[in-house]
Amino acid sequence: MVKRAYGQFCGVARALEIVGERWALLIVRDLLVGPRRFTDLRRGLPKIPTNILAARLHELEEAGVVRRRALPRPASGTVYELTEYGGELEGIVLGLGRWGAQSLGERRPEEIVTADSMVMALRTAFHPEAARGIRAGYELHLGGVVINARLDDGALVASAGPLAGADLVLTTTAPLRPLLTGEISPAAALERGLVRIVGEPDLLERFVEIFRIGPAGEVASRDTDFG
Amino acid sequence: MVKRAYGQFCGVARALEIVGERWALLIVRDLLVGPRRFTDLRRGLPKIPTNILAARLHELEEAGVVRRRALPRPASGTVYELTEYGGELEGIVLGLGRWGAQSLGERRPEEIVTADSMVMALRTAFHPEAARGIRAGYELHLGGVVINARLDDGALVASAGPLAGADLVLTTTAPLRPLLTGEISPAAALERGLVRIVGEPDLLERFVEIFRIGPAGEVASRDTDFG
DNA sequence: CCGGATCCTCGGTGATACTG
DNA sequence: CAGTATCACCGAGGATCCGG
Repeated sequence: MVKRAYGQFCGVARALEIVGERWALLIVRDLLVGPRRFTDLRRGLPKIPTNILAARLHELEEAGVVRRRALPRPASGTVYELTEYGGELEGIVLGLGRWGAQSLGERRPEEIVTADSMVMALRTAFHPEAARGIRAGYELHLGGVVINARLDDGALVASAGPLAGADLVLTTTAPLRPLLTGEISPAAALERGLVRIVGEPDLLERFVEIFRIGPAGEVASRDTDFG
Repeated sequence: MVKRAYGQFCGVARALEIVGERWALLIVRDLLVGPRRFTDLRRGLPKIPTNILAARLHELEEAGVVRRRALPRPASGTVYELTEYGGELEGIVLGLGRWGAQSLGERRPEEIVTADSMVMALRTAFHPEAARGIRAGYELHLGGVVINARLDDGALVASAGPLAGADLVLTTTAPLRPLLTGEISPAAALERGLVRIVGEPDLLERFVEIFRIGPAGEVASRDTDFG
């Protein structure tokens, strides 16, 4: 019946039959950021063969993880989006990202950085309690990709692309990790030119509090991207 | 360098390169219950080819997820166990189990139930706050496999096999889910013969409180095994 | 340009047999 | 018990082509 079944009556086995195929969870990762067209997914996953992408989307659709939606006029076309069931994978994908980031090491030349993966990395580093009472818009230029984060009293809305009217525009010229772990203070990072900002330096201080990683206590250090 | 890399500098991608290969997370699932020998893993995963099992164990060992250990005398041999890094996958595996259990449906004839998968299913259903101040040992016969759970003031230690001196021995003759969701009261389940117990009926009441699933609120219903 | 389908190759998987 | 060896097969990888 189900091809390539594990033959076990077990939630883990069933989950892997649904989203355990190659590329499937990376497609879900990008769709967690927002609905995407076939070509958007292709751009975010340059190494996926198009026949595999099409096959995965069909399988995920059949499993109730993904839904096709015809785009309204005028920008006709099709988008893929997560169903509610698919959206419940967010915690798992974030957990995998945190776990895998510990093995990231240095960025290899052939490895690319995509906007959607950076948005998810930002979400893994988010500390809602540190964002209480804060309302600010950030535009981040990380490793050549542009994403944005809007904070509104403990809530984070992050997505790909620039942000008109951002309160702070932050551009990195080096790995961001030392700044987020606290190894380097915001002032020192600015002085050494590791990051450039347009806007209030105060907002950079807030940023590292809200997206702090480590420091080797509550969560193991080196556990988020931004390498 | 790394074969079959996704080519993305992203924690999720790296995680999937390590534990995303077929069978890998099911091996981790079983090792989360405790150290296992090659043959133990084979028994728990009857459909895995032995060369694949050997290959996965090597890959996981090289990635720092699994460690080989020579068994001390007299019971000589080798066991595989999770490293600390591998153990950090517990939350992800439990999350996958919860998520996938929603798609379990009815048990198909060709699907087996294993002790290790039931132990993990029990852990996903565990509510520590409901176990505060309770000290009890359970032996559970679920779908033909025997596992045990020891509760000690909010802590759960569950493993495969029987439990000498258990306070309650519970044997199911039908899916356990209705009992754990609250659809059926413990008294009714006993009366209808869905479960048989040896020990104080009170301990059955406690059991369903501590391992309650649903009721369609805090966690979506039908989200755990015991089908 | 979007959204795939098609064709071909290659290597990982699956199944089984065999060995230290 | 703990794997290795062999081989058929099919899904992944890669390129191209095609209809809207």
